[in-house]
Amino acid sequence: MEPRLGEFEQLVMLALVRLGDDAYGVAVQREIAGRTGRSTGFATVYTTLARLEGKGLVASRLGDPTPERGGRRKKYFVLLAAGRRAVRESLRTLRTMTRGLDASWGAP
Amino acid sequence: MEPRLGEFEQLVMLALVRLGDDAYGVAVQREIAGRTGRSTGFATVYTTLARLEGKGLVASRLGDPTPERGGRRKKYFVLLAAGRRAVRESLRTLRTMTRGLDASWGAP
DNA sequence: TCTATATATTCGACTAAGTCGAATATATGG
DNA sequence: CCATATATTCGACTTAGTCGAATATATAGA
Repeated sequence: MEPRLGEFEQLVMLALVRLGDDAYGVAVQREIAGRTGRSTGFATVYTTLARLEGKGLVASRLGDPTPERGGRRKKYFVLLAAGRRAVRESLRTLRTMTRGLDASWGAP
Repeated sequence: MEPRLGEFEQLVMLALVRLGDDAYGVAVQREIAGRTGRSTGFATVYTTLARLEGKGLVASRLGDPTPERGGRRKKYFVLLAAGRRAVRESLRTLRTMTRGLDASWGAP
């Protein structure tokens, strides 16, 4: 059984899915903030990413320097198979709990 | 802004919505376990319910004894307005993060 | 070549949420 | 009144959420 994803972990995982090849810390924070309006500190995202990696749900690699005016190298993240399963499982659980609810609930 | 719901808090809140007038601790546990296959101890549900009440998202009342062979009185829970908003907000957030994803993700 | 500055990640620390074994409470039937 | 079914509470610990401040590292230009 895959480990369960916490509430924010789910959002981070979904951001990784959406961002694909351009998924690194700052971009994840922007994706979540921009889309949902929920703006966390960057450190929150990095802490979560580190824990997800520790659980074997995602993997990271260091990117090359880019020629866009300075800055540290980016650390890119991708979902591993176990991570994909965990995301699907989370969504499935939510779906079974919201299925059939009155439309006013805006079931996802 | 409503308080954010944790992952399990969301499930408990949705169980309350589904159960309506018959929402008490044991029933909530059964609803979640039966529907999602996730079986937690009863204490997990009660702890969560107590915290949700502390945050003003749900309210409780003690039921009358029922004539079904013994047992302590049930404690019924209902969502308050703030609780309904919190649930909608959680679902909305999830929806914005899953919207448009490939169908294989089974977006909720 | 240094240094100001932009970009990005890590550290340390604390609060909130998830989890459950065991104890406790309270109805009812016999 | 007590054995038993049903239901909730206690105490304790682990995991997830959160962020201010520190640190690292590219590049452009003096």
